[in-house]
Amino acid sequence: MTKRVTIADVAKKAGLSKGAVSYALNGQPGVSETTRQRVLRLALEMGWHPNSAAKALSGARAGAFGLVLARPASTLGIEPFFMKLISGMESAMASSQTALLLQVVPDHAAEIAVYRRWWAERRVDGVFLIDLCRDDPRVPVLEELRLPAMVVGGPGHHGALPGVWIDDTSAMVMVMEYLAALRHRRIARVGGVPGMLHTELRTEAFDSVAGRLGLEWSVTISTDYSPEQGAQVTRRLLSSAAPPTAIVYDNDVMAVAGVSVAHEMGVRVPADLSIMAWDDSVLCEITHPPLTAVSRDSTAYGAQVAAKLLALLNGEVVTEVEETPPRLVVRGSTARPG
Amino acid sequence: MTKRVTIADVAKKAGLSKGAVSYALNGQPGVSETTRQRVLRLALEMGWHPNSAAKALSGARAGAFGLVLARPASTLGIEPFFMKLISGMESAMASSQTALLLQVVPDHAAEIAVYRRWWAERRVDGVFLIDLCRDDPRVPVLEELRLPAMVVGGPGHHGALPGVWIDDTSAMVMVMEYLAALRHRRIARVGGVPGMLHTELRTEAFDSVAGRLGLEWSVTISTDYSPEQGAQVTRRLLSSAAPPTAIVYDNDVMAVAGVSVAHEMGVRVPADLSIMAWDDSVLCEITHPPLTAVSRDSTAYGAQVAAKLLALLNGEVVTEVEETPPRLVVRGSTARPG
DNA sequence: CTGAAAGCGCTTACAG
DNA sequence: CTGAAAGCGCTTACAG
Repeated sequence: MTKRVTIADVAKKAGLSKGAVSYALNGQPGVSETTRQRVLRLALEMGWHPNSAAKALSGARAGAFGLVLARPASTLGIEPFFMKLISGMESAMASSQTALLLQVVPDHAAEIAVYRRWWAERRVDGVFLIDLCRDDPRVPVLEELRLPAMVVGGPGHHGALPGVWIDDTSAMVMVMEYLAALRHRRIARVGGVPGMLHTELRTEAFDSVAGRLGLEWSVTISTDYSPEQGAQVTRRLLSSAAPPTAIVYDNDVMAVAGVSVAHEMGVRVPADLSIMAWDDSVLCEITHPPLTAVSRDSTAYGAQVAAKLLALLNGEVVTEVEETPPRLVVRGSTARPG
Repeated sequence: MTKRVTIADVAKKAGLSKGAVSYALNGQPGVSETTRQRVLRLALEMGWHPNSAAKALSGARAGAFGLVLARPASTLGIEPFFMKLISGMESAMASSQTALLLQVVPDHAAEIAVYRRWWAERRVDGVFLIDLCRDDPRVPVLEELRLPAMVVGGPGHHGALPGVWIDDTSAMVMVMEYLAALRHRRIARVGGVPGMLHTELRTEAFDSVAGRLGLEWSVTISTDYSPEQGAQVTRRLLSSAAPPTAIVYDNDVMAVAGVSVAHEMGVRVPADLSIMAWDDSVLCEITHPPLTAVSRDSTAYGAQVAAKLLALLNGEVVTEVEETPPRLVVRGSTARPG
């Protein structure tokens, strides 16, 4: 195989020292503009690429961010949110040659272990923290390790770590006011994992708006986000003596499962039951009827989070950033109750 | 922050040279068993972790495998297959402290560029090649680079690269014989992206079995795997003068879309139309009726592929490996035509 | 079985 | 503006 081209090779060919070449390549002061151009051209010609290990070892960055997903693989794969978030992150990381390390783990304890190892091995320059919980045990660990981190979530509850959040509270207000305007008076919510901050924020908003609007009846039932539980809860709700006329689901796959259950039970959507999904995706478009959904731009969210982590590493002060608020996409699954 | 513990610190405390400590830590000969135990205990106590950059720079491995996904993020996120595959890969990589680098790109050209860069930077020790195509342009590049790679696919068409494959041909035979036994004589197939090897193998098997069984009519229509196209093709098929009595879909999301279209058009499943999904997932279980599917263990598949790549790096000879064949999971979406 | 030393390919003060 | 040198934290021949 052709030998790898190192900085020494470039320096030799250029008639310069390795140091000078390094300065030229990294846009550092210390070389004249003409020299820099010459070196850059030469490096390109010779097919030089920085050895990431050497770069990392000599004090520069590892050139990688880490993302740990602590959910069962079966659930992860099915939620379009994650891949969109990831591809958004990568689009923002590309310009700075930063790679993404991905790890799927069963729980928070394993996740924390991964952070410790990654940081001890200097595998990553920073990490993204996802699915923020109240009293999240991961936050103090990251703070103590001083591992640069950006929290995907909030507001608040992430200690001194910076975070990017989407306003779930006002999105829920929007959802409820929309359903109330359609004259729904009995609304159920099939919620996500209790303890997760966005779940709790939505629950609080749901309850408080339900009270303010003077609904006849409202309830939140928690799930693990899986379509199985979504289906099961829907079945229970629709079997009750006085079923809801509208159900709000905390993700898209549970909403799709809800539609199936309605079909199965002979409940017409939206004539007998309005269904709303949280997080829009093609899944919402392929069901019959297509689902009204709370839509957020997950790719842009990912890009924003990654950009902020890069900014943090560049010494900028980043605390808490609010993403653009979600929109309501009205499709065929919601209507005035019959 | 507390200073990082290096091998020199451990050596000093142990009263040994750095070399001796390195031998002890890596299970190399050159130290007595008692010394090795003492060093290991000390390293653990002191919280020593190998610096991945230093390790990689001194000739050892980068400690990472790369996976590039060249599909639109919108499609990726929705197919449970990928996350299962990824989590399977990681489970096999965990024991050897190997991380997974993930990159999402728009096309093969970008994917090839990523391989070149990763290898030039020595970011990875090897890569997984996914979605193998006929005359795949990525194969000769990886061969030329001598970048260790395991192909997720086959049989054949991956040059000198080793691959792990699942027998799609006999799975298709199984599917067709099952449908024929139910007395289906008009079978359509909503296929994946043409050019992808598994798509083509399935198409060939579909055509040849259709001929052998003497079906009245059969057809394959290609798609991009998206639910939109799955829905669109289904609509067209069901609108024809003599519609099929059974449709086989090349993935799960298109099959789910197909069920929605059937509902929408008043076509009863399975009374009027049998539907089969390829790749089983919770998606298949949540529709009404639940979908009969070709099921393969994607997590085990990923684990197998990763284990083989590790074996390859350890100098073992790996050529072509066949995974356990897929099973047919019969649920409510298939029946004898009315 | 153990120690001293060179080297991996970069970056970065430090002199000139 | 440029050169020579040390150092990052490991691994691995090479002597003893």
